[in-house]
Amino acid sequence: MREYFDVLFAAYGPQHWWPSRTPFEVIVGAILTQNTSWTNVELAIENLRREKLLTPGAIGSVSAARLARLIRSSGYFRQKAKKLKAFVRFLRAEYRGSLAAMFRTPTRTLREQLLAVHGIGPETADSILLYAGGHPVFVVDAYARRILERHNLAEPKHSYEDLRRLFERSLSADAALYNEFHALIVHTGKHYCRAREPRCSECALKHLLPERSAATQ
DNA sequence: TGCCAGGCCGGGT
DNA sequence: ACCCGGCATGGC
Repeated sequence: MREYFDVLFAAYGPQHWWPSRTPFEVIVGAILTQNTSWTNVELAIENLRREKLLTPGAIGSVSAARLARLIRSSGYFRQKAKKLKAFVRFLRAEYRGSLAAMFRTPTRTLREQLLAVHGIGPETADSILLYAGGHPVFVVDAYARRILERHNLAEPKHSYEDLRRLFERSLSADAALYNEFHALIVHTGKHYCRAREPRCSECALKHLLPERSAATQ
């Protein structure tokens, strides 16, 4: 697994993720980008910035209707307005609105708490933990799954947790490493692994990451 | 023009 | 424990 990272890093270098300015902005982006391209999210974030809504307090106070209108470009906008409000409600109730206090919570505990918030599933929880909080949690996404399956390191039956354990078992618990690796996976997935091409022999990554024949861990 | 994007929820088996 | 329909916009 580590060799995959080394190959990708040597080829593409540091990715400078996550593309946001504050931990709260990372969290907003993590929710808005669910099943949505980042370009659609950027417009929504800019609207929130312009309206001075990129703080937990402001999201808590604004009406759901106005919030939904401002994030319209990110898709599922009514759902996502509810989700943003659910998160800041959780933050206020459990941590008096303090992200610093929230991120002081042990990783396992905080992960469970985040998963209990409406609109926060495994990938969003892990993105928040890693990219906003610096906790060493590997973020598994559709690209990571696709790449693992193409290289016979995973199968469709494997769950999100299976894949996360695979990465975390194979790598040292290092937030900077997880950060960079996930970013490289998204970068290469976006540019080189198209959904309609089921085998890696069809994708430009074959020169960097040849397909493997046997399923191993 | 249709397909896709850095998922998740709720209800059903 | 899975499986599925719904959620919605903008880019290629």
